[in-house]
Amino acid sequence: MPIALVDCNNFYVSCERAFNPKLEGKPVVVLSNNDGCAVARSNEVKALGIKMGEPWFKMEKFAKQHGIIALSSNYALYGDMSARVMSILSNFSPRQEMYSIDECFLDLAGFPEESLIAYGLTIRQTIKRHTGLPVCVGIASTKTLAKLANHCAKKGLAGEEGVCDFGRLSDDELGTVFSSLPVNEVWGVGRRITEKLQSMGIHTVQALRTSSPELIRQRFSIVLERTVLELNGVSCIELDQVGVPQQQILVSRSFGQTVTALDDLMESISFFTTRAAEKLRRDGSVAGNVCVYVRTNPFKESDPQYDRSIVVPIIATDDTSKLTHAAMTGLKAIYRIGYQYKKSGVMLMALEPKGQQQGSLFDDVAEDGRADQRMKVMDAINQRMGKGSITLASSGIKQRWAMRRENKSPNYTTEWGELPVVM
DNA sequence: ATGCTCCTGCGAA
DNA sequence: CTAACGTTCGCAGGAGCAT
Repeated sequence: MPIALVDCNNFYVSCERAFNPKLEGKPVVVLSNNDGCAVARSNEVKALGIKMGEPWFKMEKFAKQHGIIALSSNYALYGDMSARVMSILSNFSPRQEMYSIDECFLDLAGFPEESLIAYGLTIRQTIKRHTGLPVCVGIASTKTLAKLANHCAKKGLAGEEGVCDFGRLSDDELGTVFSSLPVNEVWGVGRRITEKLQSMGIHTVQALRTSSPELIRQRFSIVLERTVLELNGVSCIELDQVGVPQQQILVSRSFGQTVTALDDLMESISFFTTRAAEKLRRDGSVAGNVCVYVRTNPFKESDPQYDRSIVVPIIATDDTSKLTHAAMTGLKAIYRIGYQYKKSGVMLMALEPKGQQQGSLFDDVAEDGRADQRMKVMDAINQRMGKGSITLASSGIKQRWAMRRENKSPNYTTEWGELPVVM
């Protein structure tokens, strides 16, 4: 039962290029929030040796010497482009899992196996024509193998023109490919597990694939055991269908500059709670816990460090006011004077579908109905007029904690006002 | 012993 | 001029608690 993994190449950079062709062929990086570190690199930048996650301040000098163009991230643009890609892909399979902003699994069960490569090429061309974005397609019998096939398609290791189907390779050919791949290329094998595997003499994908699942389970976990099975074509990781509501919702951000006052933290927490509550209502869920956390800058070791979180249980709700009130209670409990705070966040937990909670003797049903109406109006206005048009007063207007984004591209696809004027 | 909730570690993009 | 290092999600497994 073949599965395809479609992955956009250098997604954020490609989105920027789709609207600004002058960036084509040039070295381009996209930076994380606060222009902190590299989160997307064009091939030219990768060739210059810039690593994923490298902090901007460390590479700035080098970057300027080599004419690297650095852009702040523009999530409104990437999110919109992602939605277009996913929508197009939905035409290519009855079952689709949107795995991340730039990746999508497609269930190709029942499709003629000998023509899957051609099908992959069609997917590539269609996405390119309709969005301008380059994608690669990996095809194999399990999700883990499809990820690996996609990697091969990107590197041109097997297959051609951005499509690789492991189902078309012989056992010998597969063995050769797997022996050439370092074990850390496997989905689920990160830094820590790579180190431990290497100390056991397992350096390549082939070595992991041929090791004993029982031993791996003993020394590591059931997760890595499943990975070994998946590498052998035994499907253990199901396709997650769309529309499954999230189990937790997190909104957090580092600040553009540090803050010390409770007031500033309250503003940020209020703002984050509002964003989180919007997501919650979009999912049709309610939250039974609000977790708040604040922390100083761990990289500034000379400063006194503080890092705390607290969970505030509430009667499950999706009402921004109630969630914010709970968040404020939590914040006041963990706030300590005298620290340079760099980041805060709000997590909504114990989520469940709305209308399925235990009732309580003291529920005010009429008030709940009025609150629902208020929230609907708030969401509608914010959707129509742009995020943050209406917020609770506690979100504040000083926003000393706001992000730095010094070189953001226009919101080409979501804000009329930001379209460049052509004379 | 068993089952729960909470918290931490890990990995992914 | 200087200092400057992301965000969001899920899973597993251990700790701690109650039964």
